[in-house]
Amino acid sequence: MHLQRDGVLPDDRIPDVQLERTRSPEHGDFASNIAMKLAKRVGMAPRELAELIIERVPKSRQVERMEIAGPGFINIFLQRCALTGVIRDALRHGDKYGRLRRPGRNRITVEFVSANPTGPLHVGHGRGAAYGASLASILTAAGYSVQREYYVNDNGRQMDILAVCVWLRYLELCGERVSFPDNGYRGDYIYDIARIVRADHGDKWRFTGFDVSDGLPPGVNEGGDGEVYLDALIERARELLGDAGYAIFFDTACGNILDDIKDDLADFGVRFDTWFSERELEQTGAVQHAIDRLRENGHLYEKDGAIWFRASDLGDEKDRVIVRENGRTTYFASDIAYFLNKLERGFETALYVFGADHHGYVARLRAAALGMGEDPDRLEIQLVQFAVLYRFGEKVAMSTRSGQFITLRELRDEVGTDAARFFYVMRSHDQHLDFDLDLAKSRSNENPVYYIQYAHARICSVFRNLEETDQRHNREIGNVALDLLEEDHELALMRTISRFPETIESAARLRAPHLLAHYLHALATDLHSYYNAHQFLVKEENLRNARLNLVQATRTVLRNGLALLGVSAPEEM
RNA sequence: GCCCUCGUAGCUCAGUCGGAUAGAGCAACCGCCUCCUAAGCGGUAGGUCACACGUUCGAAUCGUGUCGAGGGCGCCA
Repeated sequence: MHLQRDGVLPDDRIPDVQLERTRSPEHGDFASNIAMKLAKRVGMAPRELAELIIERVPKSRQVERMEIAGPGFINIFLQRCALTGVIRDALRHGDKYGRLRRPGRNRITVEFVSANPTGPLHVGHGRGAAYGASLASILTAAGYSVQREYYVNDNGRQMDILAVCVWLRYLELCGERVSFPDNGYRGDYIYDIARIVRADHGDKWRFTGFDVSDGLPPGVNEGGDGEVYLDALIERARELLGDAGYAIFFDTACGNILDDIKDDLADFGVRFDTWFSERELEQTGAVQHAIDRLRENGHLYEKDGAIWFRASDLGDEKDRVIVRENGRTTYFASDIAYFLNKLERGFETALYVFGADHHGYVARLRAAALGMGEDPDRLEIQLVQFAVLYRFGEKVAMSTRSGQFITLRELRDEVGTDAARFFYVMRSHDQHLDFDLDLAKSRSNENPVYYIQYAHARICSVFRNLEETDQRHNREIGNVALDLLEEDHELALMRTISRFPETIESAARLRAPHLLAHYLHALATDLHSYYNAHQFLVKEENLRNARLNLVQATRTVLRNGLALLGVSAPEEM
């Protein structure tokens, strides 16, 4: 500002200037590229301008010195007191350390998993679950008001197929010979549900194999169109069972699978605030409400007996059917209604976590937001790339209907919740994830989660050992003596601790929990190095307490960070 | 064909708003427990950031093109 007044710098706003963390301590704590950015406009050499800037920057007690380096960076070295302050902060705030106060932050709803209740969750769902849960926790820590929601798809054709498959298995259990379609749900859990129906209702819904299949078109087993066959089978089931009987198979299947999913997620440390039913959406008139909105805005037209949404005018690649020729609304109509419903429930931002196979939704939903006259920036979609499983070095093929899949539950049993949660989010979510089952099962030390947990356990162990002596940890003495911490390992550890709040901020802003995972690994590395290089429980009281304060602050950050990722922080290993 | 996400060490991956000598883990090699947990630490070696051109003080990062990988393109859900 002073330089602007003196006419050295132009009056207009200074653009694009950065003050950032340095990569190496020899460049100080922070660095600015301001001189290089402005040098050309001012007609000076960058280093020359940097010198002028340093002269004019007001002195601060936190800053030890500033240096000019390289092509014209201004490196800023902080006083040690600026660093030791983070230890006091961490100890004072405890399990709240890292939570950011950002009063202006929005209410945000995060929808994730939302798997159809047609079978148990598999390892592909696991990644979305781990990512969504961690992201929601991080957003909460960053000051957002977060709601976690699961969209229960209890209304579609897939659910009808499921109900029919349960019925067929039920008939088998009754002793009927029925042909089971290869493109149906073939998992063993279908028998389990059929057994429940049979236990409750006996043979009440029993029909002969002939009644079931008489007059139906050839199925996929006979070389026919499998989907046509399934639709015919659904119709046959409705005829034979009637509304009440059909509902028993449908509701038993949906209810049991959903309960199973809920238990599974709870055991995985994944919690939801709302389970939102698609059926409810339709029954409350929300779908009609959204369609009306599009019609009012002039985005609908009729063609071939169906009602279309002119999405191609709003950035989508083609127009979309909203109401089919047969009068039923499409799945897309429900999606639109659901989005509008989220906004009307008072969320400024609706964040969707989708599998990468849903990326076609992005343009479509955005077009819908525009068509309804809503701000499309309130819609945010994060795509999670697939986790590809490897067993014996080969890709494992997976398909829900065939019943050939590794369930999330199996994965948890094999590698543990902690390892699974961490493993899923340690890579960027927009990156494909190779999940080596054999490696994960081998319980080897290669999983970095153990490395981080071990750092935490080691610190706990230090405090246990302290208790066995006559010495006690005195936090006040330690806080006064923090200036005694001048070893390189100690300074490095403090620098890393001080990055925790900004790591949460970055992870929240970029929707990137993996940044936190990497941060925790770096913190554990600093701790392990320090542990090996120096003894904490030294005789000298002041130094001992200062070091204990430092490692306790480290433990706090490890624990808080792991909690955000849904990973436990064991006290001993 | 069109669209999306990508291509970084032998393998799996980080690399934030364009910044200084591109970093971890695993695998390989050499060391470190009389000492708070060796699930640890220190060191060595390993790179044409797929390729080409462009933008600029400066490109792994931005733009265009080529090659390669995975995915998506229904009046299915």
